[in-house]
Formats: sequence, structure tokens, C-alpha cells
Amino acid sequence: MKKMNSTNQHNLETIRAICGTAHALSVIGGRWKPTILHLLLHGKMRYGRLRRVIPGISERMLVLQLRELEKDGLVRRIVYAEVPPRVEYELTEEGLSMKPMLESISAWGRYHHAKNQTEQEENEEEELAKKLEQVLGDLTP
Amino acid sequence: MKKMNSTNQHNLETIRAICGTAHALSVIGGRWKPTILHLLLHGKMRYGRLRRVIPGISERMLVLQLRELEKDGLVRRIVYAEVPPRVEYELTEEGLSMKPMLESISAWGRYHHAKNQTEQEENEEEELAKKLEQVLGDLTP
DNA sequence: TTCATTACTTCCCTTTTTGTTAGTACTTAA
DNA sequence: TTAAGTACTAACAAAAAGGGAAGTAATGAA
Repeated sequence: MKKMNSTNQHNLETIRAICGTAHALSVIGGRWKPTILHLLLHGKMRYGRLRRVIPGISERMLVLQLRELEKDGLVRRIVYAEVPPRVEYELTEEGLSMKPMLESISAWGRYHHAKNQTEQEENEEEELAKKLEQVLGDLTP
Repeated sequence: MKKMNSTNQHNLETIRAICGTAHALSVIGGRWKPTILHLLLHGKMRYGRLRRVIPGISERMLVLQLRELEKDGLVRRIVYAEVPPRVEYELTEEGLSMKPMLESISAWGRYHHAKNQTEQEENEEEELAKKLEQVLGDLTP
């Protein structure tokens, strides 16, 4: 039997209500949402094109994430009554209002990623040096 | 400056932006991480105090998220050789460098949360009005 | 001796998110 | 008649994230 109101859900909602950050993250935090939003920042796009330019996304996920973004008021879905069907997606005003935030996230992410990579390399070098020392120590007792 | 609007260049920048964003989100995206970071922005804190001031967090989760933040170089763990034990957590330089990003996320989150709440209320009002109309219609045929 | 304090760790389970695969409706072109 | 294009939907499976409860070690106080 499932519990009707999981602690998980409750915690999530509490945190979202308390903290703007948590709310924002719950809105843009899906696996494919940053990608979709970045693409739509440059203009509207059809469903099929989104699918083709996002490498590795499944149709299910694309639809799911688009629906959530729509529900959150960030994306507008425009359906043309044609055959074959044509559906376009574009950012709403609210979606566009995310631009500064998205840019600051991206900037920090790139900075941190680069920094951590060099640190990791340094650590690897250190480890290598230690191993080398050990080996040399074993060889020259 | 020359005109450099090749699709290639554009794609490259999109990918960079997405990678940066995805990396950042993977670092701050845990359920309790924004809360922890927000608290530590105001100064160092002991483990027990963190646990007490974060409502609803389990010890398992607190430790898990702190360990991840530490691994990502955002938080420093300071252990004092005492009994009973004392462990303090504080942001590193890199952790502090998140401040502008966290603020822009929080600001947008609050803005969006507020806006969506009023919209939801308006929708509820509309629904109520519709229902009222229906009822009145039924009563006065 | 037993209890309290502190900062964890372990085990097991539930919930949430993401992925895979197949199928739908409709029309035009070959 | 069959295939191709479009924008989905449904059913099921796997993986990741999160939660609950109990246990640990060291020491001093009652």
C-alpha cells in the first residue's frame, strides 16, 4: 500500500515554500530543462526540431519537460491546425525573465567546472607522485 | 568586429552554456543543498546546529549532502579532537563565490513563486465564478 | 552503573525521475 | 497499397534520490 502523503513530498513542498532558491530549482531542475530553455532563448522552435537538436532525448522526456515548463508558465505551446501537424514552442515573458538567472548559473558552472578539473588533475599528479615514491622506495630499500 | 554569426559558433556557445548550467545544477541541486548553503553563507556552523535548524532533515541526508558539498570543494569540514566531538562546517572561497548566483536564483524564484501563486488564486476565482454561474443558471431557467 | 552528549554510519525500504519500446491519427506522395 | 512525415501517448522497467530507525565510539556526570 502506498502512503497518500509521503514525507518526501511534504518536505519538498515545505522547502519550496520557504526558499525561493528551492522553488526556482524545482522549476528549472529537470534533466533536459536547461537545454530546452537555452534553445528557446534564441527563438521559437518546432517540436521535431527540438527533438533533433537535443542529442539523446527521448520523445517521452521531451513532451514531459515541455508540459511542465508550460504548466509553470515559462513556455507557450502554439498549435496550427494543419496536416501534418505543426506545433511551435516559445518562451513567455516569464520564461524570458529567467535569462539573467540562467546566465549567472551558466557562468558559475563553467568557472567551477574548469577549476575543479585542474584541481583534479593536480590531485592525480600528486597521487602519481606518491605511487612513484612508493615504487622507488620498494626498489631501493 | 566582424560578423560572426555562424550556426557553428552559436551551437558551440549553446553547448557551453548548457554544460555550465548542467554542472552548476548538479552541484547545488540536492534537495537540502540550497538550505545548507544559505545557512553557511552567514558563517560557520556545527553539525548539530545545522540538523536542528533545518526542519525535517534526517541525519542521513544531512551527512550525505554535506559530504557532496565537501567533495565539490564548496564546504570545509573542521574537526576538533574533543570528546564529545565537535565538527564545524564553513564555506570555502569557492563556496562563497556562489553568492551572486544563489542570490539571482533566489530572487527569480521568489518573483516566480509569488506570481504563480496570484495566478493560481485568480484561476480559482474564475472557476468559482463559473460554478456560481452554473448554479444560478440552474436555478433560473 | 547507567545516562547523556555529539557526530556520525548502516541497513533496508519507498518515492521520484528517467528511459525504452511500441503504438496512435491524419494526410500526401510514390 | 504502402511508406513517410508529424506530434504525440501508454505501458512498463530501471535508476537515482530520499527517508526511518537503529547502532557506534568516546567520555564525563549523576
